[in-house]
Amino acid sequence: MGGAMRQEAGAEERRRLRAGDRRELIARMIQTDGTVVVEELARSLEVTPSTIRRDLALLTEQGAIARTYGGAMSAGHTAEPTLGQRSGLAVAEKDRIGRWAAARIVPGDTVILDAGTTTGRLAHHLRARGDLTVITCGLTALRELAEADGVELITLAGTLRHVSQGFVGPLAELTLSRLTADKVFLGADGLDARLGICEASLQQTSLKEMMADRGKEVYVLADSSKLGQSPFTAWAPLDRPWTLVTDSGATDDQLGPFRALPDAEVITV
Amino acid sequence: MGGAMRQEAGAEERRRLRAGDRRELIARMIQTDGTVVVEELARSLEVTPSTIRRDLALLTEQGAIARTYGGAMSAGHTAEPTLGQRSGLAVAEKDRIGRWAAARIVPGDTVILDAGTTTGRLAHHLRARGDLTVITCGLTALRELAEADGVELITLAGTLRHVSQGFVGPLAELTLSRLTADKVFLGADGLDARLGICEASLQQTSLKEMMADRGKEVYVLADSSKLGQSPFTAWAPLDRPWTLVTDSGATDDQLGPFRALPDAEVITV
DNA sequence: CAGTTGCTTGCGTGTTACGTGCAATCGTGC
DNA sequence: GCACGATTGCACGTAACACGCAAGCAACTG
Repeated sequence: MGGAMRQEAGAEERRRLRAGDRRELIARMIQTDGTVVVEELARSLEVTPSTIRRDLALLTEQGAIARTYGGAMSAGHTAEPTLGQRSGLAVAEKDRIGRWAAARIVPGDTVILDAGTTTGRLAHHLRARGDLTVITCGLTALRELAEADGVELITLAGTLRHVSQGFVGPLAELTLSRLTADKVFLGADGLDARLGICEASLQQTSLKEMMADRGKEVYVLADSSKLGQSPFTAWAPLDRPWTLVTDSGATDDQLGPFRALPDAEVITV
Repeated sequence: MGGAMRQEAGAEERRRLRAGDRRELIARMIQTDGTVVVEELARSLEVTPSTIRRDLALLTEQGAIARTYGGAMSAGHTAEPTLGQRSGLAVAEKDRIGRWAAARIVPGDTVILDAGTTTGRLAHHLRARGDLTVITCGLTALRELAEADGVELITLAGTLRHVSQGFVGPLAELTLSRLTADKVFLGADGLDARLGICEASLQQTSLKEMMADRGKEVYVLADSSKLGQSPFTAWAPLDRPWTLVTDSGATDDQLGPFRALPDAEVITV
């Protein structure tokens, strides 16, 4: 140990923090930055990696953080059932659908993204893009693109529906009435070939209807668990030609009614 | 490979999943359980740890999960250094200011929150409140209150300024023209007793001016580093009575000009 | 003020997890 | 039936980790 603990007593030695303060600082850094690296902490706090590891082990035990290989990260929202579970239901499918939709979007496009987790995945795949204008009423998409400097991001106004993390209401429709787009990507809580998109409230269906009306091309992104479902009683009819994008887990029984529609194209990914 | 890949051809061999399905299953398990362990996954899915690691690496790349030492966990919202670092400049002061402002807000109030980190802290302290309507053009405040079921949250429309994480432009002003509030809380990049609030663009000052006009009481939240500063050339004058809320680190030199104003009240916390 | 106790730290050692290249195998399309 | 891409198990080298040990530091005690 430490003969070398205080390795330099020279003039420029910075006062070293005590253990408790250091740990608190580490915890705060993790909360702020999201992730930290052992080696960097060791250098900036002027202690050995061993000590940092001990600190991190302690903080992990307290539940404040989570270890990663070579560092640590925020553990804050480990279990967040509200949105987490819901979005966790078909992550892989939603991601594939989102990726396909992102490939459809070309430079110069202006697109409208509905609220929802699937459109959120779509937004995720647009982060690195440029020369693109995105209009959205969804907080998930907003989060994904908040730091995407290359994307011009326009949000609709409105009241936030906490459960769906989207803006709805008269203000949303007011602002939408000032905009149009090349392509519109809608989500759905349920989808029926005859009735259209099913949602929990008329506010949502009303907005979806208007969004569909404001774009040249309409895409409905819905994983196969949504097809043929009508969990609620509010509907947004699909009058104009549209494209259904779903995952390959959809059965022929599910897809049949949609394939029979004259105005709808069906894509499975 | 593996001569042993199919290690037991016996009767009780369970059909093994294909790669895509297995990864989806892993993603779902992580979303559901929060965390998983490599070794356990390898056993239950009957593949080697190597394969699990490869799967996890893939899912990590997609952003769906985050690796930990020996396993993986839900990714949630991690790694946002851009804003995180910036907001780290005077966290304690901003937080005190935000807390004071939150205490000023009473049940039944409708308040307007400007974009910025300080108003973000204010929003943070409103999360547990109820019987409250918040109107905001700031993504930070929006994030804080997205899960706050007790708060009615209305967002202004507009184009996102990525650097300030706020919405500005004609759509923001259009929607604001349909709303009024009891109290308005503004942030500032710089503040001058004579000239008012200093910002990087006229879009921002124009919106601030309008926000100030739409509320009965106007508060300007600015930590002491902002007082007397004019980092940019666009200004929003403060014509009506207003309250400056800053931190106790402000010097008398800084506060003097504001105390001399007939229409302004000065609070230090 | 000296002695003691408890905590913290740096270092060394063995362990564990990680990532990658390679060859065998499976699935798929022609 | 055959060829090609995707996937997997294994082996190996590397990096990070956990733990024990002894030395310093701080605070408390008599």
